[in-house]
Amino acid sequence: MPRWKPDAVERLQAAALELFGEQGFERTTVAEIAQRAGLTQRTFFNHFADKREVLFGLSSELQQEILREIAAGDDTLPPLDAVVRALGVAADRLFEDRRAAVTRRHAVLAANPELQERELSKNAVLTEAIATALNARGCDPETAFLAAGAAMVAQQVAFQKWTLPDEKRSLRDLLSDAVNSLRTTVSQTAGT
Amino acid sequence: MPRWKPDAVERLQAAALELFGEQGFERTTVAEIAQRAGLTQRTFFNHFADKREVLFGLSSELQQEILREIAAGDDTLPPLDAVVRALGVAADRLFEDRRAAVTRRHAVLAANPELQERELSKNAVLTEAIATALNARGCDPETAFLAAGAAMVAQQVAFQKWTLPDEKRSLRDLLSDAVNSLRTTVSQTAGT
DNA sequence: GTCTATATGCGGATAGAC
DNA sequence: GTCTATCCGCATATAGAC
Repeated sequence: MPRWKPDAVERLQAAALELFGEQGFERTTVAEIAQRAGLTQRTFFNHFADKREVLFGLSSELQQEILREIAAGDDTLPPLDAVVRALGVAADRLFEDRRAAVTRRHAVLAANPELQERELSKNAVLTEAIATALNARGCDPETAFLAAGAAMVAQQVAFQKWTLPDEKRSLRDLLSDAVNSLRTTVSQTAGT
Repeated sequence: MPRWKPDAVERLQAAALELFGEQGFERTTVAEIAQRAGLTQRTFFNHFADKREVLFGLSSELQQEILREIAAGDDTLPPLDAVVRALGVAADRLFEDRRAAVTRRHAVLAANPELQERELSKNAVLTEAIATALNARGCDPETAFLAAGAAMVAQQVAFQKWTLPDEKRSLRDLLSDAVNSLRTTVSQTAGT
């Protein structure tokens, strides 16, 4: 018999998402979240550096997954393809079966500038990390950053569509479409 | 004879940049900045919403300039070219003759996560604004966002180089190079 | 000045692992 | 029996609202 119920972190994340959805981020206290999860405020701060961080657990997993997939991928893939493949694998593993929760999280973020700032920071860090991973595969730093940034822009477009109510396609497919659109758009030039 | 010296905003910005460079952002108070500019703390907060904002005056001008140039540009230019042309014009008008000040500002930002967050927010807003401006020229929203995001990634690469000590080329030229690199990188695909 | 909420430091308790 | 991971309790610094 364990002294405590397992999965404290997961329970806190679920409770927070529920309460933020019901009452909004600002109007929800850490004490409430902990109570709903059957834990104390102190335990919340043992697991999360601050109140916002409870919404970004998936981001860390996503980053790890992406970096692993880039490192494990075919070395001969061009940089953008390498990133897009990794993003697709990560999306399949971490997002596809959690559409409801991810969409609710997205709605909470959309309603709160503080949380959007945190999201921007995480994305900037992720972009840099992807660039570093590409660089480790032999890509020069500038190309690596351009490929990472381009992939993240496509990912944003795909993710935005994926969270629309009636969207049925997988994030991977939407990302593939977005990358194709990006390739078309970037290729158009007055010079020709 | 004016009652006060002119250019209060400019003097505050210059004083802030000096002090942040000498002592760091955190260790500089608004009162010090105001004093060095020959003004009071009250005047500082009349012009800037908070301490960070004193470093982002140029960002607002830049955004206005870019949006104006996109709106005024040749309607037949492809979206990415339209943005890049506007960024180039804005860079020439606002950055080229202030390399020293802009570089010092960049160093201050690099040393402070709080300021980097603000910068990320400003860039996100700018990207959205550029997309909206493209959309107003008849570009569909998805293409507009992809072009805006791609241009901003190239701009980041160019700006980073432009602030290196021995870099002599203009930001416009560096941006042009970065966009060419981006086009090359994004075009590479395993599918061919 | 009080109240609320966020956030941190430090110590203590216990189930399970070794 | 000791060690470690996990969680709790208490005190407190800080900041904003009222």
